[in-house]
Amino acid sequence: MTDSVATTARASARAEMTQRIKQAAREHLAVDGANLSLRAVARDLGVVSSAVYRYFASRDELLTALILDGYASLGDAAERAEAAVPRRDLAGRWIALGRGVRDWALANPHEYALLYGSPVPGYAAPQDTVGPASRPVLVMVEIMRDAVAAGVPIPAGPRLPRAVRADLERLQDDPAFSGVPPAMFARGMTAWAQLFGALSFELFGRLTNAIEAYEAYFDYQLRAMAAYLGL
Amino acid sequence: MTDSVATTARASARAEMTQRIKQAAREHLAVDGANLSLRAVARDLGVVSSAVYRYFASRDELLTALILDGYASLGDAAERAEAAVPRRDLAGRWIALGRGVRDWALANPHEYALLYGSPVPGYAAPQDTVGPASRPVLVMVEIMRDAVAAGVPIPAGPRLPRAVRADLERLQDDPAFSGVPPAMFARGMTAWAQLFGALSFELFGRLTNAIEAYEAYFDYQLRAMAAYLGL
DNA sequence: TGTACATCAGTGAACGCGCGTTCACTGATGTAC
DNA sequence: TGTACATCAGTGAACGCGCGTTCACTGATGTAC
Repeated sequence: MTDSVATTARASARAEMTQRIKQAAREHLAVDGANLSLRAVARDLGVVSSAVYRYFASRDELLTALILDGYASLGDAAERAEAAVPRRDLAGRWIALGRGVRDWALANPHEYALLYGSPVPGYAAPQDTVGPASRPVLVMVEIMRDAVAAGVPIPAGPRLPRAVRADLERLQDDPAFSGVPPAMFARGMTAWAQLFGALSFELFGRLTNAIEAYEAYFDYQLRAMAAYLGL
Repeated sequence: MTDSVATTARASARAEMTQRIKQAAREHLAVDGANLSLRAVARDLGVVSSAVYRYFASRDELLTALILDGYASLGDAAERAEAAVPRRDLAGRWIALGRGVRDWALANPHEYALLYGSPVPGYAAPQDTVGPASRPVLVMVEIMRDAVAAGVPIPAGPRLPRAVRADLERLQDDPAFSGVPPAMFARGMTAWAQLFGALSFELFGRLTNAIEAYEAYFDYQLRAMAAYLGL
């Protein structure tokens, strides 16, 4: 028992320091962008730069940890926001999801840029970021699945090109994405791209001099997307 | 005469070297992203790093020049693509515009990232990038203006929030944006954000493992946007 | 419970590198008379 | 047309800085018996 408590002492000190490093690094994203400096992070923690290597084998590994945390944090926020709406209210769920994503992005603009901005030159995201990255999407897939199950009709629109249909049918093999017919899935992906397009425009300053009522404008767009999805 | 020819000799050498520097810098965007190195550019040109200062007062000024060139180049491409379609074919013009933007982005992915990716940390775009940045948008505004003039009805959709309507009405004071009622303008801006959202997803690798038929998928989205705009 | 040993966090110095920018200079090109 | 002067492009050295990563080390914490 003393053993396990003692072990936990060192282990938890380690866990805490790991968190402190990531937190300091997150704060540096604001200054350096993805061009993150290990030495600056160490300096902020009052620790010699080589000490960080006890926790992360390299700068890229630290970046990867930030990205993974980012997706997890956004995934949580998205799920929480969407879960607060009655299951039956499909449009409301979509709008809550969109707002949840936006709120998170406004609260964590530099992490948003890290996840959804231009790729970091010289950094290749390892394969294990793929799963976490899809968590927010899965919230939307769930809404579409429920819509289809409830018999909500898919609005008419341009014919889905054969090659795209094939891609989307292949996607159905993954249980996470199954249960949504290609015609609906195509609309969902479009709405998703639109959501992040709108958000990037807002956060990256492309609306300055045009729109001041950001939130109202974003909401308006979310409602348009809900209509587009037939919710 | 000899004078003017002679002056032109030095001046044109200068102009040419300025172009060579920008070209080398553009090629470096691929490697360094916006984190551009003056010394690396100089090295590529076989010139000592301080020589570059004869042409650009600082690294930021060079970056600004690249950004201005980028908008001009994209503006040209967008205008050229759209101009090739008969004026009467509004949907066709929109689709041509979208394809033109995409073709340019695929041909110049790193410039695209510089213009539409995450903002460069520590770099503030000077005021004179604002005009050039809006050139591509103006092509879309022109299409909307023609649609309104031709009496094309604006599709029904969610009510435009009062504050957003006020923003868009204020925008009408600028002659470049006038002649398009707020309800239409709002849809245009949404389509625009969607266009760049779709493009960023494609270029920044968010569609890998999902869509392979990029071009067909993009075209499909363009058609959906044309319908959304009522074209 | 007490002691000998192993693990681990953090240190400090060092390696080798690249960066933006300044400055006095040389030699070629252009200008004025 | 020819000459004296001014302009300008590019050089090379230097300043002062920051970076990622390695390595042998010390001292504290944990483990096994």
